[in-house]
Amino acid sequence: MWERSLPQALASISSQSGPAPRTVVENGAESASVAGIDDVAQAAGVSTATVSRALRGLPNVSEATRLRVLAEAARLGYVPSPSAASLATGRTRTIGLLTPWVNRWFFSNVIEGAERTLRGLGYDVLLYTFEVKQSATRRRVDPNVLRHRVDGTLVVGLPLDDDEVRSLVDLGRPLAFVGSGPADQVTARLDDVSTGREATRHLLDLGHRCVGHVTGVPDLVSSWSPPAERSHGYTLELADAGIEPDPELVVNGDFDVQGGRESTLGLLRRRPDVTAVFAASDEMAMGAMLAARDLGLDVPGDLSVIGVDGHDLAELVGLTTMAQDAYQQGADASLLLMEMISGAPVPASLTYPTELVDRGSTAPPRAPEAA
Amino acid sequence: MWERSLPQALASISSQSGPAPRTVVENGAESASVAGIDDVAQAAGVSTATVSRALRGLPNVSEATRLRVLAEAARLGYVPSPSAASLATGRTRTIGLLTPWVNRWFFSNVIEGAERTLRGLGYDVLLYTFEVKQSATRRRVDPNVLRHRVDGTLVVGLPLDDDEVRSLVDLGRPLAFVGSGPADQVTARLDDVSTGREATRHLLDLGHRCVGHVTGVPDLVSSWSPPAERSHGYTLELADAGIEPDPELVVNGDFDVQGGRESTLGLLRRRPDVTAVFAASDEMAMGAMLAARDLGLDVPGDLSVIGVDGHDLAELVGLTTMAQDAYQQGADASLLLMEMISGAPVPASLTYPTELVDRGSTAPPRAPEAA
DNA sequence: CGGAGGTGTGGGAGCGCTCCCTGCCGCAAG
DNA sequence: CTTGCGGCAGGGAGCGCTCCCACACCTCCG
Repeated sequence: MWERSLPQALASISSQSGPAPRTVVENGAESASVAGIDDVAQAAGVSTATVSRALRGLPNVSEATRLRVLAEAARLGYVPSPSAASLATGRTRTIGLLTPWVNRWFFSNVIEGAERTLRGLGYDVLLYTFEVKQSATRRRVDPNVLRHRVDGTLVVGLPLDDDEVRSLVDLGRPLAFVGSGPADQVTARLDDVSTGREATRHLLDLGHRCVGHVTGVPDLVSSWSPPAERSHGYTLELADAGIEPDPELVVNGDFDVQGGRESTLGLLRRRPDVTAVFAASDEMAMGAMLAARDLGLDVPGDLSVIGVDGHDLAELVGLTTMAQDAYQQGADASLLLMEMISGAPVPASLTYPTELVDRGSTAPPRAPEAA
Repeated sequence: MWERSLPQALASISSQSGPAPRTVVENGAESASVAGIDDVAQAAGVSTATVSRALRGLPNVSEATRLRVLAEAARLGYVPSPSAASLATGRTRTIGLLTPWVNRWFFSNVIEGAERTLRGLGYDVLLYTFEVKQSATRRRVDPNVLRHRVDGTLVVGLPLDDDEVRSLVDLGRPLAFVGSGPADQVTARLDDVSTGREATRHLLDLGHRCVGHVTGVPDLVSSWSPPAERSHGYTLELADAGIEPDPELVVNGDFDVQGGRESTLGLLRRRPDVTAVFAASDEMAMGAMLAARDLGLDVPGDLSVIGVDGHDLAELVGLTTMAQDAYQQGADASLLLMEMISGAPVPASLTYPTELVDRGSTAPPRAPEAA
């Protein structure tokens, strides 16, 4: 038979009942089954129901009993099984986080904010990435993967079509969006139209009249997507300044450095009269700066560039930008999700400010417009 | 009404709000409780055991029966419950991913590689971040959070102490490391000593003799951590060149832009004779470039800077670097974990190459060393 | 022609919790 | 002395799967 360890011997003394608890993993060698709730119950001399109540802080447990249970649980190294709890309750204490990328500034910051917040509240984060590529249609979001698996879903900057949104809603679990979301869903985001206007106005105020715009992926743009709204702001602001928006000045930068670079390259070659570019993200803006360099153009001398985000490296490259707090949006959206799970009323949406941070990549055009 | 504070949110979460509604809205008409395995069994006219076998592709099911079960399952929209399956099997088809950050280049790329790979193999990724700060001691890794919850653990660039490693090993589940790991554990990583040597040699070859080094957090540095090994490579290479390593030339940049900037600032003020800096990451290298700019120094004229990583934005800022493939390391380590789970033998460790990419932030020192 | 071995299937006991329901006890009110 | 009630606690039926075992049937071979 087995050797009983000291703690176990103590246990069977303190609990008047004879049978020994199952063995516990102590430092190292002896292999043993992990302590279950019944072991704790036995050790504490109470029923499993009482252990369950005590450990979860539910009422109807005397303080003395609770302390005894807590002590025994700690001593036995008891860790409840989430699977069993989920099966019994139907809740998982897990949030599904859907996002196209994790290696982009906005997304990684939102994810970090969400993860920290949710973990602080005892929730796990299940990560699902859905690559969004310019050409290829991405894998569709399959709600069944989430079914039975999460208590709520956080959609981070993922442009979903109506069917996908509906299928997520039909899961019957709380759902929140960050960065962009349908009007009738809980969303944490910027006022993208205003942001677009403000960025454009900054360029116009400097005297630019031929302002290009690098935006996101056109076919993935739903009416509620940030690139669409930022573009809209751009158009509105131009109109306000009495400038006819020219579709030829708007290019698709695919929301990354490379795309921003290539699209801007095309734009500048086609339209050498462009003196300023508003990019819908800092990463595309950096691409635009690279494009300028490729063409031997000086920034901001020959080309002014403004982005959106407040990327960590924007300072290094001297990029003027409309800065936002992505981490906070992730954290707050998580809180909203928690509220929804607990049945509390939540605001339909949270709007975050952007701040113009001038780092020198914008300046007045070199010479007054000729034509 | 959006006035609730965090503690309140917690309170209302932990008090459960009644049994979860078990009905689901189907497309339109009939609202029904979610189909379970028994419903499928009944519809297909077989037992639950057969449905389970059929759906999981196990043998001992005739092809005809399998097809019938598959059809009924699809028709009923049956989705198996992972909790129930986990409870019954003890496996979770989930991997725990431990990392200090998600918004840093190396980490986000590893995470993306791991997530894509694991999802492709039908595994979920549970994200756990453990913030590593220079001063504050980070939250310790608690293996109990993982217990019953994951089939394996992937530790990404997280410097763990021996106790923490042992506690993870004691979970009895496969464990793999990316970026850094104890010698006796499965690890995907660079040859950091060589990388450090090569970077340093590049600077020495250019003629530099007073080479600074920006490394990571000192008190978190275990012998197997990348910063330690890169530093070691730096020291070895200097020695090979007959240069006495000077501790004063090594500063701590905390692995981010800001830290790299401040530490380099301090270094350059203290030692104006420094003509080149080897930073253990691109982000710190960019900080070093900012520091040079702060002091009115030209890069590479007055100061050469080389980093490690191959950051997406290194090209934009013209940073010479030792490029590595972080995504692949995440993907490969995931594969190793899968192998370990299936009981296959795996190599003790995978080593990845780095490639010197010269982008112009390094050059010969302006003038031959005087003193 | 009998038994061995293989294939397809059903029955049902768990897995480790949660939570409804019941019961006991002590105390205050009627 | 009842009755009622609130605070504690235990019993036990699930939750929805998996997997061991039993069994029926078929084929093959000595």
